[in-house]
This record gives sequence, structure tokens and C-alpha cells, in this order.
Amino acid sequence: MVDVDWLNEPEERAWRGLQLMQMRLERELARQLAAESELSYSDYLVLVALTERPDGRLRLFELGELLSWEKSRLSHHVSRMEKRGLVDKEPCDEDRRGAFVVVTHHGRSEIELAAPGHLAAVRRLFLDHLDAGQLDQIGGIAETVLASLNPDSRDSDSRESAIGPP
Amino acid sequence: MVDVDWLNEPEERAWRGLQLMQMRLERELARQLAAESELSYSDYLVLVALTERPDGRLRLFELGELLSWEKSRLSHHVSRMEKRGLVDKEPCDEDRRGAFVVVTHHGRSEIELAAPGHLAAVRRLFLDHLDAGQLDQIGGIAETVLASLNPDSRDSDSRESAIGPP
DNA sequence: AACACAAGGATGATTCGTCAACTATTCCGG
DNA sequence: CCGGAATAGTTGACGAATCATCCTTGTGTT
Repeated sequence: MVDVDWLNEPEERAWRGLQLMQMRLERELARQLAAESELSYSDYLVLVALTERPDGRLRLFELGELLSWEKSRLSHHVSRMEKRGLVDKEPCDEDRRGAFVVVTHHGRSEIELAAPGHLAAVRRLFLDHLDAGQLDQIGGIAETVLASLNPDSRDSDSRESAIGPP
Repeated sequence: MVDVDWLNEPEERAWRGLQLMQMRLERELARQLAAESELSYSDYLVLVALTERPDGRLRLFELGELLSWEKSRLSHHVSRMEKRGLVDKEPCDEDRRGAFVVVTHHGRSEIELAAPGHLAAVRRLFLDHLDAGQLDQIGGIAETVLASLNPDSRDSDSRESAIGPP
């Protein structure tokens, strides 16, 4: 009825393909992690971020920014992980509102256990199908798109609320 | 400690970039849909699949395959959509176990209302940053990866359970 | 100093997705 | 025609994500 600016064929192929691919990959990886470790994919991402730090610790809000997670999700998730002994929460002295998340021994051993299988799966399901040029293409595209999403001081879309930006 | 076959730089850039990009895009699109319509992103996908059919109807399992959703998720979601008057469920005569999902008037009008804004967002956030070559690259990569994921009669990874395939 | 306001997090209700188990029908081999 | 398997879909329980709200501490203004 209404005539809309639909996607043309290559656009649709790229967009839908990407979406479907991503969903299937994540599901497959989640499945693999669940099967071969005690970690969910989310757990894995948190632990990766932490273990990449030399001291294995991050402020909650830093972790949230790294993962692009909402603070509420992060708070809930970290609490669950804490209950399972994968991380600890420690108060922060410099800013007494804040807290650190610290990976525990158990957390480290779990991710060291999980990583090889996970990485193998990432290769098998995804990376192995790409050549170096494609890898680069993807990397570049992702960077571009992410950069455009990022609020590098942008007013996002405060159209009619452009009343009082001090 | 354990030395694992970590991703090298271009691999990591591509893989993490893609993941992050996808998450951010979906969040942004979900946000946009929520703001400008009554539909969630999932609702939108269901309605697109249905309205692409000339008769606006699909068997549940067909819909499930199209979206790559688990049947349980689909069942729950369609029930919720039915309660909101976006779709109907109709029994199937040829196979009396089965059922059709049919888009309603209301469903149609909601998606016709939502589509322009959504497509505009897809363009603004994603497609506009790509040239034709990149579009093609992405499409091809997605196809390849999806093909390798698909169980075209494959035994997936039944390694040691290769005992009794009748 | 006193105030409002922003930032870092936590919490509880609700919604959504997944898992396992279940019903009903159809398919197929004897 | 019968009995077991596979298929279509539902259901309930649980884990996970989101939303709005709230509490505490920092920051900045006057």
C-alpha cells in the first residue's frame, strides 16, 4: 500500500545476511561454551575483559563501556558471577560510590579452560572462511560504522529538545 | 599461563569489531522502533516475514526456519503478538497438528507505519557507510559462513557418538 | 557552607528467551 | 492395521535482560 524505500537486492542480501549470520554464530558459540565449560558467552566476555588487564580488575563502569552493556545488566550479571565465585567485587577508595570487579582464581581457571575451545570455534565457524582481504574489509567496516554510532560529543537526535544545551 | 592460539591483530579487529557493531546496531534499531512504533524488533521481523507472503500467512515451523528461531521462542512470541492483535493463529487442515500464523489488519498497519523509519535507520546507521563493493563483500561472506553452518545433511560434530547411525 | 545536580551502582518488577517435558498427529515398516 | 518413531506445536519453570526507581557519593555554583 504505502510505498516505502525498500532495500534493493544487494542491500537486502548484505543486511539480512549479516543479521542472520551474527545470530547463528552467537547461538553456536553459546552452545559450544555451554557444552565445554561452565561459562555462558556473557561470562566469557566479562572474563576476557578482566583478564586482559594486568591486574585483572576494572571499575564496573569501565567494564560496561568496554562491553557496551547497560549498567543495570552489568550489575545483575556481575552479581551472579560473584555468587558463582568467578569474580569479586571490591570497594573503591578513590571514589567511594564505585566498585571494582576482580577476576578470581576460579574465574581465571575457568576462562583458561574455556578459551581454546571457544577460539577454535570462532575460527572454524567464521575466521576460516575469510581471507586476509576480507578480514580487513570487515574490520574497516566495523570501525567506520561504530565510529558513526559513537557519541563523540554528538547531540544524537535531540531535535525539538534543542532548547537548553548549556 | 596456558598458551592458547589467540587471535592475531586483524582477526581480533574483524571479530570483535563485528560483534560490537552488530550489538550496537541492534540496540539502536530496537530503540528506534520502540520510540516510533508499537513494535519490538522481534515483532518487526515476524511481521516482515508474514507480509512478504502474498497471503500473509505461514506455518509456524516455516516462520521458525526463516528467522532461525527455536520453536519454543516462536510459540511464545506469536502468542504474545496474538494477544496484541498483530497476528492470528489458524488451524491447518492438511496437517492437523499444525497451525498458520496470519498477519491481521492491525499487524499490517503497524508494520507499514514502522517500516519507513526502520529502513531509514538501517540506511543511516549501516548501509550509508558502505559502497557497492563492500555491500557485496558482506553479502558473500554472510552467505559463505551461513552455508557452512547449515546442516545440509551434515553430522555436525558427532565425533565419538558415531556409534549407531541407522 | 549550602544547594542542586550528575555519576556510580544496586534493586525489584516485568518481559523475553531457553530448556525440558508433554500432547497430538502423521509417517512408516512390518 | 498396528506400534514405534518422527514432526508440529504448547506449556511451565527458570535464567537472563530491561526499565524505572532509589541510594550514596562527588562536583560545581553561587
